[in-house]
Amino acid sequence: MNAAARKPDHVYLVDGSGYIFRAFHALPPLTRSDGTPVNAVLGFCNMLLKLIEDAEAEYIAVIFDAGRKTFRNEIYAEYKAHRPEAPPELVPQFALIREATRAFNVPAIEIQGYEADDLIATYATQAAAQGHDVTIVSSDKDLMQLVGDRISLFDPMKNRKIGETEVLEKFGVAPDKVVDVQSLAGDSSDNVPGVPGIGVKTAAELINTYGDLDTLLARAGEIKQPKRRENLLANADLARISRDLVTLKRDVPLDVPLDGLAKQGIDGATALAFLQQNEFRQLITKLQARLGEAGIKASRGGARTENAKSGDATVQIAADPAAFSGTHELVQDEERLVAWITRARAAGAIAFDIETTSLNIIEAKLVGMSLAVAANAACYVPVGHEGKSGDLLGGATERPQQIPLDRALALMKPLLEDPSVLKIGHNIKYDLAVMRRYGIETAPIDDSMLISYVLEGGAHGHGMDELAKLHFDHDTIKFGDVAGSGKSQVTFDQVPLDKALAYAGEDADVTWRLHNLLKPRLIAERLTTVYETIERPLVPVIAGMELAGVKIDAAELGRMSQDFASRMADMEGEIHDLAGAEFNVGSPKQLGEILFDRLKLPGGKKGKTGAYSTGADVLEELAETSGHPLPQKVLDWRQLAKLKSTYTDALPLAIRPETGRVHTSFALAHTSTGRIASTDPNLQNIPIRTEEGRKIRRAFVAEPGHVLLSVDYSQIELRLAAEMADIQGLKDAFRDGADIHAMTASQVFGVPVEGMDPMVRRQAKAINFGIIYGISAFGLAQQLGIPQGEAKAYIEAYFERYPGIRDYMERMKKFAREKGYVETLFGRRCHMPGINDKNPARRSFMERAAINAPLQGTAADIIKRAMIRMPGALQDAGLNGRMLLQVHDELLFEVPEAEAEATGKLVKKVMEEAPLPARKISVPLIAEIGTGPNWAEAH
DNA sequence: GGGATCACG
DNA sequence: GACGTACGTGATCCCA
Repeated sequence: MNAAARKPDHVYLVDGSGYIFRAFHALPPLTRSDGTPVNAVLGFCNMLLKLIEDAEAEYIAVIFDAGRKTFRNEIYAEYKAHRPEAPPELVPQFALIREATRAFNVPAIEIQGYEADDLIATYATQAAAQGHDVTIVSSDKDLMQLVGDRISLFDPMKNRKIGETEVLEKFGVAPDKVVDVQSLAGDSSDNVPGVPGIGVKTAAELINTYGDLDTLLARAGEIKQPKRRENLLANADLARISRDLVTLKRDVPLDVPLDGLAKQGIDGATALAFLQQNEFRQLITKLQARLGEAGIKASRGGARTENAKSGDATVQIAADPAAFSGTHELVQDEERLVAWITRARAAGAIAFDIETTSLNIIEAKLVGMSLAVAANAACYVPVGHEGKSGDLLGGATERPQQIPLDRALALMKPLLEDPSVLKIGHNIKYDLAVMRRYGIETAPIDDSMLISYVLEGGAHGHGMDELAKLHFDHDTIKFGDVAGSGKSQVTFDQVPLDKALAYAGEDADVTWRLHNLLKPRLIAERLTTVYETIERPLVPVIAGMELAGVKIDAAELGRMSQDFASRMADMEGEIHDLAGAEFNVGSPKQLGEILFDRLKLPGGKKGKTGAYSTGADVLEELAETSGHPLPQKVLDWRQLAKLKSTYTDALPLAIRPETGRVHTSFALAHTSTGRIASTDPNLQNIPIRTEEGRKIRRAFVAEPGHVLLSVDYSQIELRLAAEMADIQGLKDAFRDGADIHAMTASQVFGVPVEGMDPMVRRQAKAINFGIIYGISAFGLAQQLGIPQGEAKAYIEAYFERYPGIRDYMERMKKFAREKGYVETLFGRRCHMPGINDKNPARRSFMERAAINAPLQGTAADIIKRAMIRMPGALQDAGLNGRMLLQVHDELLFEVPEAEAEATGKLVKKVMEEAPLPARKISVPLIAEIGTGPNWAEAH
């Protein structure tokens, strides 16, 4: 992964002693019912809880002074000698604040003989040296000398950060000179003597003039003002002693190493017990809400042992939300299910997950449902588990006790459809689709997978197993662990209840935790809009498309398969004759040996594997140059082999008998740019470019009385390039509805559009595509089959004519380098791990991706916006068509014949206006309509 | 299970 | 100038 780009860890060091004094004076008096004053303790608890919850802290500790005598008293007996005794109302609060610290599971650090400031200095110095960021929670001026690049202070009373600027304001010098100023000015409250007659102002002036204390003292004789000169000369030693007093010790031998300050989860029971003891009612309510709803943010893998006190009736919190207890409830009767549903309603949100017999939403039979209402608070409701059928040796088991399916669904339906209860899933599209088949419309929803995708798309995968490992360092139970793998794998209805409970309960538990961890980040990282206006509303729409499926003429595909088979057999015969040997034409390795070893055609090795490269480009080159007929024959054979194995053979097998249609699955959180991907089967790569392949589209048909309607964006990415790179010439051309490639040719090569050589236009077209891909001379040369130098000249000419495009490319690269991601017009972030890779090949690869991603990603955002509006738009217009497929810039519908024209116009309008009202694009977006009895004719 | 190949936008 | 190249996907096949 990308260690270099990772955010540094953050260390929070709370100055406990400093805090208590200031809080005591700042807050109104407050006592608990036994008379113990607790105002400073309450302030402290508020501050600490806020810190634990809000701060992205990996390390937290509270540091205290231990006793009054320190090594400074040996240097100067009078140090802090005139401190008055602490007010009596403050005294008992010292111990309580230490207790509070421990109750929140934060280390309380103190060492005899050292002040808190010295410990803070030592930890801060070590942490900064390790590359961590440090925030010292204190406003003590004595700590300001520590401020630097990685270290800052935070004033908890004024809610204000104290960085280098603020230090400069206060002392008139940079943090590294604060000690020098303090040595001269002294400090009456600490009884640091300093030099008489010199205050902070004068001290700063002197230090700024002479650089540092030693230089100043050495050259004190040069000072013009007689009084100041004499004082300095007479009290040089006093200044040096003062320096020793104010200089914080950064090498205190620590009892607890920095690692020991790693943030732990709050133990709900312990913390609540402390708050109750001190009667902090508001805090109790707040903490209970937090724990009940979520559990405090999970610590990084922090496993702990503390248990809830069983005697405390008011505290019913899972012992440690940060650790996975794995104790979930198996719900086998209606009473218990009702109890959980009640709990769910009270919580207002549940993590929800279903177990089924298949990943295919049409085939899947419901086996069980799990839900979680808090961390470590999940249940599993089996509804479709079968007993084992046994074998020749017996071993058959009874069907386990379960709530009947229809009863469970009847109880769950009101909850799943309750608008006041949020249903959180991880890839909830699946659960939503299957539940819809059972007559339940799950809403409202949240999806932890999509939240993760919006936050960190492109940085890593977003499967639950991967995220649990990443965020909680937790190894989830894998499907194979409970259902077996390979030949012995069984469907989930065959899994014993104990294993099913552990697996399904964990799924809901992890989903809850992920949501709890990631959802707040959407707001903090300004990604809520992308999630709420694009990703989340798309879920039910895509589910509808998957459930709808598309009709395929299996008989037609079968005939094509037979045709392909016989033609391939003929070709194989010819190929073997030409080669003079029998070999597997489908084996690139054997083919390479035939072509280059046996027939001695010109060409070379390539690739790490040492095998000959026999890709289409190589064979095409060979067919032209060698004059041998074999390469072309192989190319023809390969085309048929591809079409047969991937399409004409495979697609009929994908037809679901339940519906007689093919139902793809769209992956919503898979691509680095925001596009969706189609799998099982992939219906986004159905052939079209060759006539032979195009025939396969004829097998995608409409139901009787219906037609297929295809509407696709024309040149959307190039239009977006014109818009986002602000290329006036391109924008004008699009506005005029001109032939964009001819226009580019004219602009770049200076030839008139009238009577243009088609070759020139083709080259311009390749350049236009190159723009979208992050153009390189090599790539363009390869594409056009021209020398690299010539390609380079074209690109130069293009940049010359349209400087905006070069600016855009540089801007994207810079943005990506600095932020680690690039953005679409709608605010989606496409992460680019490796953009700063030291390997130039990998780096340039990511740079081209950084140039392409905003264009491809913005186009993806736009079509998604159109798709979200489509069902409502159709319904409002009283149209009965259904959206079936999305192919990146195309939407395919199945519509009643009589509605084809009206639907086409509506869809076109929705697609063209999709950016509005969020973004107004100055280049017109054009969508083109096609209809027909099959996809080939509709497109 | 990884690499090569090729289907799409 | 290094490095190895157009951007983004998924399915199928071969072969270790």
